[in-house]
This record gives sequence, C-alpha cells and structure tokens, in this order.
Amino acid sequence: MTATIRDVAQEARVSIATVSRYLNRTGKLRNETAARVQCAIDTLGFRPNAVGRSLSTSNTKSLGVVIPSLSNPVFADAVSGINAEARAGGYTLMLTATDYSPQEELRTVGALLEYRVDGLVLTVADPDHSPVLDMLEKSGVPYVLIYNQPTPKMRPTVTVDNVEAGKEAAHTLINLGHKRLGMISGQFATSDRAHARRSGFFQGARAGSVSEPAVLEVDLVELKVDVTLAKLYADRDSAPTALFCSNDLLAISVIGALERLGLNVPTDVSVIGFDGIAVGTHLHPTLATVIQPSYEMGQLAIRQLLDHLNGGDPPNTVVLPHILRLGESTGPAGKPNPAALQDPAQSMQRKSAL
Amino acid sequence: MTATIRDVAQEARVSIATVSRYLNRTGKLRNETAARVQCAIDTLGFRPNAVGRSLSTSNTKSLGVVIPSLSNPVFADAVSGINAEARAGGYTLMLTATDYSPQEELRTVGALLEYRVDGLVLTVADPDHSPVLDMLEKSGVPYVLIYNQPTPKMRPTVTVDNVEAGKEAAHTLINLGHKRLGMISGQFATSDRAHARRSGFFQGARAGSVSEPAVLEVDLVELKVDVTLAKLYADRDSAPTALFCSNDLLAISVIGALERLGLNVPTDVSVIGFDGIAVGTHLHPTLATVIQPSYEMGQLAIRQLLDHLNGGDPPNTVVLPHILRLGESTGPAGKPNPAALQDPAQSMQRKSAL
DNA sequence: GTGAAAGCGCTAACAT
DNA sequence: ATGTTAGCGCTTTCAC
Repeated sequence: MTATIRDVAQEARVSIATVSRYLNRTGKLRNETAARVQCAIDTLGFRPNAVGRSLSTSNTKSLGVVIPSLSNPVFADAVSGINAEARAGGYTLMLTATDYSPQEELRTVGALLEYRVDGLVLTVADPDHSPVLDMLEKSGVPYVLIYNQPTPKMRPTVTVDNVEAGKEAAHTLINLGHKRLGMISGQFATSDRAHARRSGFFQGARAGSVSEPAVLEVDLVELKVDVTLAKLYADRDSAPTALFCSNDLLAISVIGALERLGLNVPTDVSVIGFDGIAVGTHLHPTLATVIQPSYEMGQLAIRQLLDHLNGGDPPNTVVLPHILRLGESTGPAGKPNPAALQDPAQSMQRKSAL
Repeated sequence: MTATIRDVAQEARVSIATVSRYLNRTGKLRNETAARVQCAIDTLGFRPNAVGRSLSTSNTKSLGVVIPSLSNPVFADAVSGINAEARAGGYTLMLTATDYSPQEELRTVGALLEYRVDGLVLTVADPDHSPVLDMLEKSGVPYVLIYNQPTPKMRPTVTVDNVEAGKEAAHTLINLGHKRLGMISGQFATSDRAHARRSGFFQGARAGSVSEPAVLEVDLVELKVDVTLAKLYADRDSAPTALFCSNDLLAISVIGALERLGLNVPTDVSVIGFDGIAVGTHLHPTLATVIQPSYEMGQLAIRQLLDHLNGGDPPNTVVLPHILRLGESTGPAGKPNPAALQDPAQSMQRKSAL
C-alpha cells in the first residue's frame, strides 16, 4: 500500500541514497535528478517513514508530555504553550493524562521511554519521592518538570514559588481583617504544589498572628465539596471567614457549595483560588487568585528541552513570577471584611440571620 | 547507554529470539530460561525499543489526535475521554492543536502519517472541503472525526446533530417570548459545526415566524467581543433580545460584554451557549446551553478505531444525543422574557432607563 | 524449547 | 553528484 524509499528510487532510476539526500536536503543533487525524484514521490504518493528514520538516526523528533489531567484548564493551558513551541521546533508530542495516579505516571513514562521520545515535560504527584523521576534520571533522557517544586533534590522545573504565593494569600486575607482562615485543597499526597501552598499559607498565618488555618482535603476527581463544607460550616461561629483553595477549579466549586449553604461570597466568606484560569474573571463574584503563567511555563519547558537537544545547556530550574489578583470573591480590596471584624455579639446576631 | 535486545540475549546466554519471545509472551520458555532473561533485563535496565518493534511489525500502537485548541474545555474534555480509552487499549497518543488553521491541519496530519500512527481522531475546520481528509483517505489510515458533521461525503464522525440543536435553541428562545434573535459565532470558515448550528437556528426562527436572526462572527482566538457587541447594541430597540452563541466560551465572553454595556442577562438579553462545558453551571447567571457529551464522544471515537484495528468494522458515523439545558442566562424557564413582550411604547421607556 | 537469519525503511559512511 | 553497503533494534519464519 505505502511506498518506500526503495520504490521511489526505482521509479526515479536513482539509488535510495539519492532519494534520502533529496528528502533531507543533505548533499546536492542535479536539478534534473531532483526533479525526477520529486516526480516519483508525487506519483507514488510517497511519505517517508519516520519509524525507519528514527531507528537509523536514534532520535525521534518527538517529546513526551505527562500531566495529571486535561479537565483542569491550568494544565490544558500549559499544554497549549507546549504544543505551540514544540510545533515551532518541528517536534511532535506524545501526551498522557495520569489522573493524578503515580502508578499511571510510571506506566506512561515507561511507554514513552520505549517510544524513545527525545525528552519529556511532566507534572508528577510527588517529585521528591518519585519512582518515575528516578527511572527517568536513570534513563538519561532529558526532562523538565512544570508546576512541580521539588524540595531537596535538584530537579529541573519550571514553576512559581508556591510557598511564597501561599504566604501572600494569607497576608491578603489577614489584611482584609480575617482572623479565622481555612484551606480547601486537593489531596496533598498527589500534589506537591498543594502541599507547598499550604506550607506558605501556614507561615503567613503565623506571621499574621492568626490561629492555624483549618485544612480540608477533597478528591479532585470526585469533587464532593458540598458535604465537606457542610461539616466545616456546621458551626458558623467558629468556621473560617476566609478560604484559600489550592486551585481555581476547586475554588469555583467551593463558592457554589458555600452559596448552597446559604453563605454569601464575599460577604460571609472570602475565597481565593490558585492558577488564574481564564474563566475566573468571568465569574460573579470574580475570582481572586494567584495567577501562574501556565502557557509560558509550557513554552519555556519545551524551549529548555529543545535548547538542550540542540547542544545547549541541560534544563535548569526556573521560578517564574506569579501574580496575586484580587477579585470580588475576597471582597473589596483593602476594605476589611465586615463579617470578620464584628464584635462577638453582632456576629452571633448576624450569623443567626443567615 | 541503553541496552538492546542483543545485550540482554548475551547477558542471559540465549538468542535474541528467545528474549523477544519472552518480551511478547509468544511461545513458551523453560522456567529457568525465563528467569535468566528477566534477570538480564533487570541488571541491564533494559527497555525494549518500540521504534525497532514498529519497524518490524509495521504498527506503532499509537494514535494521532488533532483538535483545533486545548484552551476550549470542550476539546480538552474530549481528549480526556480519548486519553482514557486509548490508555485502556494500550495505545499512546500523538496530539496536536491546530489553532483552527487548515494549513496546520495539513502539516500535522502529514507528520502523524510519517510517524505511522495506527489511526487518527480529529476535528477539522471544514470536513466537506478538506485537503487533510482527502490525504487521509488516500493514505488508507483509519480515522474518525469528532464534532465535525460532514454533509455530502460519507465520512465517519462522532457528533451531535448541530442543525437540530440549533433549531431547538431558536424554539426555546421564541417560546420565551423573544421576537428578535441574534447569533454570535466563531468564524464559519473554520467551523462547520458553527455553520450547522446557524443553519438550524435560522430554520427554527423561520418555523417560529420571527425575522431572520442577526449574525455576528468573531475571532475565537482574539475574542474581541466588546466592540462587536457595542455596535450591535448601539440601537437597543432594534437589537436582538436573545443571543445564541456558537460555543460556551464565547457565550461567557458575550455575557461579560453585555453587562459592561449596561445590559443585564437575562433581564435585557437572554443568552444561550453550546457545548455544556462544566464551568457553565457555576456562573451567575448559570449558562443555558446545548450539552454535547464530549468525554463520551472522545471515548467512542477511540473505541471505534480500536475495534477496527482489531479486525472489527471500520468506523461509522454516530450521532449522539445532545441535551438542551436551561439556565438563568435565558431567564426563567417557560416564563416569557418581559423585555421581549413589552409593547413598543413600554419598550422605549424601558430601554431609555438602562 | 531454542537458535540462525532475513528483513522492516531509513541514514551515513565510504566509494567512485 | 551519485551508488553501495552496513547497520539501527526488533519480529518472525524456518530449522533443529
């Protein structure tokens, strides 16, 4: 069915080496020869077989991409950047979403290594204790992490400073007058960034002299936020007046759940998310969040990989700046949240009116 | 650096054929032999080279995926389904987003064919006049479209009935009391589904005896909705009281733009979208929309492809049911929109109060 | 149950 | 400027 380079050579009455040279623009051909080859290619509908080429050159011009999920726009945005940059460099992407499963990470990276991808960009559950990364490191295939922020080991990553951002989130909320903070997070076991954000959030709380925030974990796939929040807000007088959510998608669910509980955002509870996904600005209330430059992170990761593949330095850790964007979900900027500033008596009264 | 099957054979003191048999569980080995081979594999850290295998077997166990964009969750959701199903079948995905560029479609499908993917699932700009699909068809590589709804030619696709859905959108709005309909759409040239939805919408308008809807095209990448809508609503007395948007992302932008123009949704203008992306239900007003089963569409497309690759029937066109979901953005269900029912005098009065 | 050897489609010396 | 040929890592007859 499909023609090979041999067929083309025969059709053009040249050797396969000549066809190969024509295909790769390596070495010069007589015009007439080139024309004959091109003609043969057209009449046969020939398309060079990248598998054969890869076997011969031992590079595949393909890159592996491994992310937890595509349902979360934050990853989809990164992949957009990855896609654009890889395409520009003439590389093809092999993509897998792991659904936050370390087991699946292992499987898929194994597969990608068998396909002999020239490099990988990935976000793993836990970069500090990661069989996947150990395996990758042993394989010698270049890789860059995105979003991950490994602590001890030196592993190249493109990320923001999650700890610092968590701190800023706490400060922001405290400056708004909040005394009782809370954090709703995806599972820490499968998200080092959630872990880091919490760590920063706690530091910020301590620095702001408010008591240690309540922390609730929810399954990001199930996303059963209602029951979780119902429990937290069973006693509204002791419940947090401000919630930091480990990502925007979660924050959106949380806002919905709060309102279903009869709690208004931001009047009763302030909410701040993380990621800066586009829809956040279209919500009502608009979503306060920590913006990560996802598209650029993806781009940069690929650029580092390609630089390295072209003989440049190996990928390096880059910490990109994040932006804390205020929104209606935290209440008016600078103005203290009334709910958090009331004296106890007023507070009781107010809460019972809900 | 990387061990080959030769190295393993040598280390295990067997022939490479035996190693191959062990790897593929084809033919039986003596327990002791198998153990020796496994041991050699472990000590060498051997990982079979899929490129070599592919060259030999002439199949790659990989599938191509080509979609317009990952920034739109509707496609990301489909890819999620594709990912899950491909993974389950032991296939790896090669993914490209084309940014709605037919040229890029051609480039990327060309590349995927060179990589010898075993099949493709794709969404193209215009399936009826598509060099890409012609090329694909000629190549003999099996493929399935998703979202696309080719009209004349028989091309396998997994889709909803966009025309019918467009009709229903019109009926719904008309039943709410609207007389002046409008449609805001992505570019028809790069979206056959937008085209089909408009077609249905017009049919519905005609059937409902309202005048032909105003139609505005916007660039989905730029997404400059504000200026476009400002013009449309310069004369509010003649402007549409209900807008059908060709997708949810667009609808969300439109709602924002309307409100920036001082128009309330749904009081002044009803809005209905298309796709059923998850965030729609979290908006205020909640987004009325036509839900497509994106995840399932992706799953089904892959399932068809894999069935065929395993000797089953070639992919077939499947039209999946859509669901029209009402939301606050169209106003209360069943209750006529007040704005659209006023007599002219009241209307003038009301509009001037905006 | 295991081995030897012929490719799969291509590139890259090495010749000429 | 073009041809010859030896692999790249694997699968798969065909022998034994």
